[in-house]
Amino acid sequence: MSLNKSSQLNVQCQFCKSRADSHFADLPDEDLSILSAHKSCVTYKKGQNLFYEGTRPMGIFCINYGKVKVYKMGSNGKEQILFIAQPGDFLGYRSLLSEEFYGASAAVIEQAAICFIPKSDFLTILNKNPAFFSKLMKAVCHELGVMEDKLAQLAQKSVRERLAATILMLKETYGMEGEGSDLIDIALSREDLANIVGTATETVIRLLSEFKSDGLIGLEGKKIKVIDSQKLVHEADFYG
Amino acid sequence: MSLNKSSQLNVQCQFCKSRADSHFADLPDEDLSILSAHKSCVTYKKGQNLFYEGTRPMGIFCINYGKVKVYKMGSNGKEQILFIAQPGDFLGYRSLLSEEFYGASAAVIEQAAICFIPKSDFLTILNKNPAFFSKLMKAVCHELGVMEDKLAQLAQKSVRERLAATILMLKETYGMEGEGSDLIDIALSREDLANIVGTATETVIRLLSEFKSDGLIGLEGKKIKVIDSQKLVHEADFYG
DNA sequence: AGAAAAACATGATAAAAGTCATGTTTATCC
DNA sequence: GGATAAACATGACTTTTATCATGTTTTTCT
Repeated sequence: MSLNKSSQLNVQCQFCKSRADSHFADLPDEDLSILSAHKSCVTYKKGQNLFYEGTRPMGIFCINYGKVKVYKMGSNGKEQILFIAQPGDFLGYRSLLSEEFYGASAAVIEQAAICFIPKSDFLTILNKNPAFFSKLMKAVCHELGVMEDKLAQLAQKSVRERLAATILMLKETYGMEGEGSDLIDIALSREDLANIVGTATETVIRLLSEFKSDGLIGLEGKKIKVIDSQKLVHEADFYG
Repeated sequence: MSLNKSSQLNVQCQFCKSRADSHFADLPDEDLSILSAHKSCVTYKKGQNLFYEGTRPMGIFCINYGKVKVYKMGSNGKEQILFIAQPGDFLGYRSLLSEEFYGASAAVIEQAAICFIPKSDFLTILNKNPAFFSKLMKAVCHELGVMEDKLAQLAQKSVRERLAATILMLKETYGMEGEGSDLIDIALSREDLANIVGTATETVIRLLSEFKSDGLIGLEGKKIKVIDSQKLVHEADFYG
């Protein structure tokens, strides 16, 4: 009886586990059913793209589970990761609201289930529900502050400092894998990590090894564990 | 009869010349008079600060004339300029709406007249006028896109490319001084320019000299003129 | 106007980080 | 399950950019 075609699931928004962590958290059932009406929910494998920079947004993506990197491609072929979305996060609403083409691309980095809600339904809720609109405004303003911070960090800190700060951020943002594990719950390739920090892959590899042999972190494949949080904070603040 | 105390002017928003370039452009008179009711308009000299990072926003600043840099201070004492506001621009509304402390500081770089509108009046208009709210939302979303772009540029381009791109941006954004002049209408110290580009002052000085002797730009004190736009674009795109 | 301070400029040097080359391990795919 | 590709790792070398030192020019202030 097991169908292999598991790519369509279509969980109703009302019953979505990730909704509690999202901007949809306290939307009334009425609004939720409008959002659910024409949505499609699809599972993506690692490496698949949700959308590409320069294309027209047609709706928003809502992550049920999994992780997605949002990145910009440089003329040199290197990508800069702007942020990594996790369950409950929305993608693409920024471009939708500014009525521009996507300014970045999005690709799955850990197997994901993602709902797509068409533009019109999303805008309907936005117009219908001023509290939701305000909430979203607040979120965008916050995001802008976060982005400004990243910009300043990138300009002012060394690669070493930024890598230390990034590891601490990852721990903060993605927490630990289940019980008893102290590994940060995200599997990033060294290349992706380099593209978050804004440096070369080799440099990240070298610094990770250093941090490891200095007893700041532990490495298990792609997963990192923070051993000496104190020292890591110190590395992130000034330069060693 | 001439009072030296020219620092208070209090132009009514209705009659403000810069309003046409601002988000207040098509606000009804009714709303404008609410905004004007408790505002104060002050002239600032170069170097004065409007607000500091980490303090609580009490309202918004609206630039009548002059230029203001918005910057973040790094732990190393270096500042990173996030953007330079010009007449018609608002400052501080981002933090106001996300209900956070200021994430950056603002200082006048060219003598300015700036109105301050208290938080409550601004929020009144925001609640009263959904079209204005939407317009602002759109603007913030656009700003976020711009900031993401800056981040990627900073991460992916060389200092040389970024300086070339910055000069072109300045020309685009601030235009030329009055008639017959081809100088870009902004007087930035080499240090400020370095803090926009995200590099050391000496490096900017050296690169400007190079660009000059290569016939890409002309320099007259703090002002820059673009001589060979074509080549400058080329410098900005890849690396020479 | 003249002193003091700030901004500009240039050279010499050092440090940080990128690139290239090559080998090893780990994942992925018929 | 074994071939193929991708990711990881490390060394050698180069380039870029920052830092330090010092001198000159321009502003600013009284």
